[in-house]
Amino acid sequence: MSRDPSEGERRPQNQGPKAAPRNRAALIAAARHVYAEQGLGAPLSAVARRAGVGQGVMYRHFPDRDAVAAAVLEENVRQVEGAAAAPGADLAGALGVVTWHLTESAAFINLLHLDVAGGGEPVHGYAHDLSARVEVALRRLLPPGHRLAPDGALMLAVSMVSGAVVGAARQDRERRALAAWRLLAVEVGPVRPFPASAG
Amino acid sequence: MSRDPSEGERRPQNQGPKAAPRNRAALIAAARHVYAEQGLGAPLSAVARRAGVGQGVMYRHFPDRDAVAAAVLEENVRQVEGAAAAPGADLAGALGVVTWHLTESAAFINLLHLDVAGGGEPVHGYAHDLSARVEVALRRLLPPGHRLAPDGALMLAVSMVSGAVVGAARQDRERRALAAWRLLAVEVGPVRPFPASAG
Amino acid sequence: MSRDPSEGERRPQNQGPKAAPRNRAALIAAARHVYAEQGLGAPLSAVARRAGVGQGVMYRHFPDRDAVAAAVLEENVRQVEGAAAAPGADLAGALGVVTWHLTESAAFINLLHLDVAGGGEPVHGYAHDLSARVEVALRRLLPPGHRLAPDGALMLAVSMVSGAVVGAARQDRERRALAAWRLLAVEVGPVRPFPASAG
Amino acid sequence: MSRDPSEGERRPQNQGPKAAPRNRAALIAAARHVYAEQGLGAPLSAVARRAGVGQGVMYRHFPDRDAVAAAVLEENVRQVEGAAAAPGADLAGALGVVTWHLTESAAFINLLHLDVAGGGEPVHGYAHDLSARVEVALRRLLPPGHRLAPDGALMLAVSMVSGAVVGAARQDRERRALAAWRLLAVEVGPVRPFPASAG
DNA sequence: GATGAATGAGCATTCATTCAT
DNA sequence: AATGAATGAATGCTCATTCAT
Repeated sequence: MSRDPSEGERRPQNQGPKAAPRNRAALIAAARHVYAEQGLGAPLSAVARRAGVGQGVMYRHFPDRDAVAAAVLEENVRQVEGAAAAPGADLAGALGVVTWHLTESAAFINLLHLDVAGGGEPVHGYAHDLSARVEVALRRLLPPGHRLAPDGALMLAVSMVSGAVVGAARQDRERRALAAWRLLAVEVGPVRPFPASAG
Repeated sequence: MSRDPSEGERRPQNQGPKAAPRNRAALIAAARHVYAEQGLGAPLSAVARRAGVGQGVMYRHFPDRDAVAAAVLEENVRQVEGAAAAPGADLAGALGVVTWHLTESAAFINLLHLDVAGGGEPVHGYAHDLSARVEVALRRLLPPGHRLAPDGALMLAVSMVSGAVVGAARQDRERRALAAWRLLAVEVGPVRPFPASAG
Repeated sequence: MSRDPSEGERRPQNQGPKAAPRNRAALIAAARHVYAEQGLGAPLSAVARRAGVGQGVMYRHFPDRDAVAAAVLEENVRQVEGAAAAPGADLAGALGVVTWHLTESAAFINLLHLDVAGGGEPVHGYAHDLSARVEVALRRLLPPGHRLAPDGALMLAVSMVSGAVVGAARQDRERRALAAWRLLAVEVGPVRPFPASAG
Repeated sequence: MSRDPSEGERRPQNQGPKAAPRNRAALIAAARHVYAEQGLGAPLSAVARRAGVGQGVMYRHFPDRDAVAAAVLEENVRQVEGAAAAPGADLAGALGVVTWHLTESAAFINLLHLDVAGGGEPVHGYAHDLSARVEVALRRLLPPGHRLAPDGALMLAVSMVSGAVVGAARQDRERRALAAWRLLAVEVGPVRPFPASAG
């Protein structure tokens, strides 16, 4: 009788079990974008909407909002691990990948903060592990006697660079990150994701 | 039409206008604590509660969220300015005061971030000014040829140290901050407020 | 980071999506009642409470205050259109339906006011359209040379009758409305909703 | 230490008892303006501010928000009484004054509504009396056999004209009011306050 | 008598999470 | 397994009213 939004609407196809992994990936990608745009405080509904799924699906894949954040970070960490394990990898190159993540996503910055700092409320129990994984991955590439060889120096430096970058406008971040590494007298390779975009 | 506060209610003491400055101070102190514990996203009601005043009082003193944060930061900045202007001040000493604020208050860290980074949404228009004030105060003490003399290096370093500290547990902060300055090869004096607590 | 709904709480039945149309209707009905009793300024929470739904549901169905009001008016307008389009309809009969709405709901009166008067802030953009719809519906039934045929006279008269009725006690409204039409020398049919209640 | 609004501020002169009547008048004038601009829902603080007095003064003169509204209406009613009692007064002239008030102030319209309609919640007990006073004043001028002579017709007509005007944009009100009187076949004199502004 | 700060209830709105379908 | 409606607690903010000075 009155404008009824449900009238004549048609539910999207239920694509069955096959869609599950695709949905999970879509959710993570969506979260990355949304976090980058609105910060970690963004409504989960925005993530679900951008992923093109119902909110229920999100809760099927991630028990709560922190799990979503952790999943995003997990992917970032994998890239760092991948970069560090790649044939011919060296510290500068891996730090370039780390730096790319720092500059690319405000969310990553914050997550790494929570993390790297080793304090605060761990993000869903993952945080510490993730930080440790980054450290392990990078340490493998540390030449003996490197500036960052002393205990704790490596991750401390990463957190410092992230400090140089948080809150900065998107377009300033890479410049600031590089300036920060320079101030630390640490050499960094090209700032890019892993696997590096072709070229 | 009129609201009807039910009978028998007893209002807490209204201490009259005399209490206004006390309330304002209490609000800032409360904000400092609450921000330190819960971060800048903390509910304003928590601040009002801790200050022991009604929410209305808070809104009388500060028009919005950001004004509260700005008031907290303002105080911090004054300390830095004071330390830098004190007779016999030197850069190391002033950086010690800056560092004290970084370790003492999560709020200061975040605010300075917003600020120093020069991006994001300025906190109520104050942020930039405050950051500039810190920079001006410190620069005055920079010996020529100092490591941090190059343009932008000073505040970049501060933001890096703050990055080393955000998210860390309270008791780790000072240690981490000092390690960060060391990694930057910058000398820092005693970490303390200004005026320094006796001793 | 996650909110922590304390244990042991028991949610009322969630009746699932099936309830959506029912809820929407309940909200409109509740709004009609509440507006009639308390005027358009009534708290939305009162509407939600009377409809027996959470406030969130209301915001799902109606983005803001005005949308609620518009939905109520929309229904009224449909009735007028229906009455005017019914076989054998004449102006007096349609005005009877209009009058019924004026006497029945303080909300309708106010909304139509906002509307008919052509000024103020249109209610969510709907107001003007709705008013125009009423006018179009009624004008179709205007015999040539009718008292209300001159431009603007029709809706002006409606707004005048509504003026005779606003603020009056429920039980006086019909009498006052009829007296008003008489003063305007306009014939009005039985005051009743459309479709007319049997008999 | 921090920006303290109370620092260095100076209380306005306390002008003693002499100021009381002036304050009362200023409050009523302020209320008239504020209500005209923002409607009856306007914050009392806005009225006090515009009157240039503290809120306490307002509460000294008027026990609550309704009393303020009543005071405004009271003044309007006095004007109508004055116009009706003036030498050489006639109905058309007095209705012109009534109409002026209807068009001049949205607040008056609403107040008269509450009033004239004889229902709703009387405004602070005044409403009914005020409406009656208007009626008494005008009835005195009714020539026998006038269109509005029948019982109740007079105030009904006034409320109808007010209905024609509520919600209309300021600049349309006079036109609409005159159109309404014309539709009622009632003659109205110049639309102006009483005492008429010179000329 | 005047001032304006303090109080806190009240309302709009948002969003994490659950759950019927 | 997916959908998206429902729930309601939480939070920001406003404003009537009181009251110390």
